[in-house]
Amino acid sequence: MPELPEVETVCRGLALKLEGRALARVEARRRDLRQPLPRDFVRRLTGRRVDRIARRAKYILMHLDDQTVLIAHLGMSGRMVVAADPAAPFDAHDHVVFTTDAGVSIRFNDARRFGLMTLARADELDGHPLLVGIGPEPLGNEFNGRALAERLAGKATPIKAALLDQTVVAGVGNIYACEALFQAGLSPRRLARTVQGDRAERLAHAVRDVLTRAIAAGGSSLRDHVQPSGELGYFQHAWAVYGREGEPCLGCDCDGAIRRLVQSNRSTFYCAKRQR
DNA sequence: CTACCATCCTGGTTGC
DNA sequence: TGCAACCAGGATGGTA
Repeated sequence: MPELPEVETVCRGLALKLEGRALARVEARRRDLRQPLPRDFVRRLTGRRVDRIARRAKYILMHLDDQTVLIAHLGMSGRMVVAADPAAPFDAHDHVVFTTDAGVSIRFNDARRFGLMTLARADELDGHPLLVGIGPEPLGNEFNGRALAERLAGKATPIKAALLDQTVVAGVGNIYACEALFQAGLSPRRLARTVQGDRAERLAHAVRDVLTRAIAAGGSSLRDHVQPSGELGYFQHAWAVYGREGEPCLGCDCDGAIRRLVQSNRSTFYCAKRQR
């Protein structure tokens, strides 16, 4: 699934299809996602106009004309697929379908059902349980080395795990945590509390840079990840370490090989020579 | 607090 | 070719 760049890319694709359009038809084909769909999900959405698509961390926020907000998370395997032909047969994992007054169909497809959709009122968003406590947006003005250092201060956990903690910084997942640490030259095992000063500056810059580049590339795309436009992202071709165990370290002449280790039950890829 | 583990669920890949 | 083990982008809750 989708980390921040992929969710951002999906949001941009959704905005093109949905903003200003009414949801003429809403279908809930399967309600038992990570959390059950609200009982009145279909009724509250049908006929509403989509004002704006926004993103917070890895959440998609669909603002509707009656101040309702659809909060969606893609989990690990969730996709928003534009159905070229709304009458085409459904896939087994097409769980929710939105069809606009322009006749465009968006299918939320999620094989693993780790994704979720729920509804909130716009004035409740700030304190919403799913969003409260999430850290700064890494592409926002408030995120920099000093802000990152503050949130890492005193943490005895490895920096890799800290980057995956959504209260430290929003939207970073396993792939971009690996890539940012490589770019910053920091060992994934380094204790988070030691990432201060210049190291924090380097890491904050690397996080911002790698996410920005991934968005520019249209988001990374794993095997089954398709953007709303139907195109595949291609940032995976630019991964320096992720998924490259045993391959040579690129971008420097350290002649080392990329190694894999397991932290918090997740794979970490890194260059032991370059990252300290 | 922190580290560590399991859990939700399905499908693709790898190895015997 | 068959089948089992292992792995996967996330988030959360429990335990020590």
